[in-house]
Amino acid sequence: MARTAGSHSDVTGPRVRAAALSLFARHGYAAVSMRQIARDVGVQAGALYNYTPDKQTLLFELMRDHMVELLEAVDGLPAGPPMERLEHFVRFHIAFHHDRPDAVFIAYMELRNLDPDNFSEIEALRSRYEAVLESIFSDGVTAQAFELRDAKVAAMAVIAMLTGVNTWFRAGGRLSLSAVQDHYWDMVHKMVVSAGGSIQP
Amino acid sequence: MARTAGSHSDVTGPRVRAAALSLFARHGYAAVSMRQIARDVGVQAGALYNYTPDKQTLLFELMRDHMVELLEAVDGLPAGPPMERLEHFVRFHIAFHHDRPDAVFIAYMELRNLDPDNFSEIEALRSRYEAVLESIFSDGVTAQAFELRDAKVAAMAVIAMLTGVNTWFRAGGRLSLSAVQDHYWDMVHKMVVSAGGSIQP
DNA sequence: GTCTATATTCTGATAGAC
DNA sequence: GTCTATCAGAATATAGAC
Repeated sequence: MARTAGSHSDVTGPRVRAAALSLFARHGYAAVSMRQIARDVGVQAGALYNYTPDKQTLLFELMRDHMVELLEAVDGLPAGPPMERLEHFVRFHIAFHHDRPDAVFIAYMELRNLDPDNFSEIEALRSRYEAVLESIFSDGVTAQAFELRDAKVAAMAVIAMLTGVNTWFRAGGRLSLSAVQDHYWDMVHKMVVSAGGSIQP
Repeated sequence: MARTAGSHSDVTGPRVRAAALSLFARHGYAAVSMRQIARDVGVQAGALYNYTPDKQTLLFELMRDHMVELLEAVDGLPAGPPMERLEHFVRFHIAFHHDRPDAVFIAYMELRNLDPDNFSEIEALRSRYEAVLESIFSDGVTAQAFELRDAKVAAMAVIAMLTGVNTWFRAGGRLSLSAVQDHYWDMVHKMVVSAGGSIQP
């Protein structure tokens, strides 16, 4: 209670970020004005500058926070043999991205609107995420659990494939999310084993 | 010879489209001004309106032309048994998209900047392309050449995976384009056959 | 912390001379 | 077909009152 007339820094800040996230995802960073964000939040445009030095920083922090959260989550996945880690990764990636469609969209679509320094920082975070999957693949090849021509290419292929779920899947449609996870895991699983079955000759 | 001072409709028009394609891909439709396009072409902003009624139509026609060209090309792929058609599709998709990175980028990223009617038309073209791959999968399942849980899901997964090549592959790097085509075909091939090998029991 | 007011610049699009 | 000039409005960001 005690909602005074002029002191909302703790609540307005998150509302600014939420409005920016939604608007950037729907219309694109360049197409969204600070006035639109302010209107969504319910303040005047000038007030936004209490929460961000400028529009560019607002975009950058949304992307960085998303990538950091993604990395923390993937680092929390359980250890185990490569095949189990791969299955966890596949199911995790689909679920995590499904829960944050706006942030995912922005993280992939607005890279070109980042200033060079900001771009480098986001790209470094993305590379760290890709490296997680790549090392699952490398470990699996080393352990002779996987048969793969190129761990790097496979990592890029699988991440693109999994992220693509967000472009077509809608809850309440023909398939449940867990059915989609099952289908994708089936495809990825087959992709990493020999077409002839188990690996030992 | 005979380059008169004020008559370039046949050459300026394509230059306008080429400049718009490049600028939209690099900075995004909303972030690019008609004046920037004009500067690239070497004319004044007003002159652009001899070639397009407005900026929106310019974007729409770039996307439509790309999708039509894609559909014509995929329709020209040779017939044959499902496994051969699938291999042709995989190699074709990678090569075709590699040759047109700007158009591909725009076709995937600027959908949200299309007016509703234009959006519907582009979406219909995209669905027709996805249906080509989906029917290869359906035919393969019917012919018992493929083992797949869901032809629709597999089509979306494979298209996303293949299109993703454009985000990381650069000619002159570690891999040649044809090596990439080989790797992706290997992965897709394994994805559609039983993990236990050939399908007959 | 939010407001109003404003500076400065840029936007898409049009009119009319040549 | 291209130009210059311009309209009408919107943009980011800042200054200063409250």
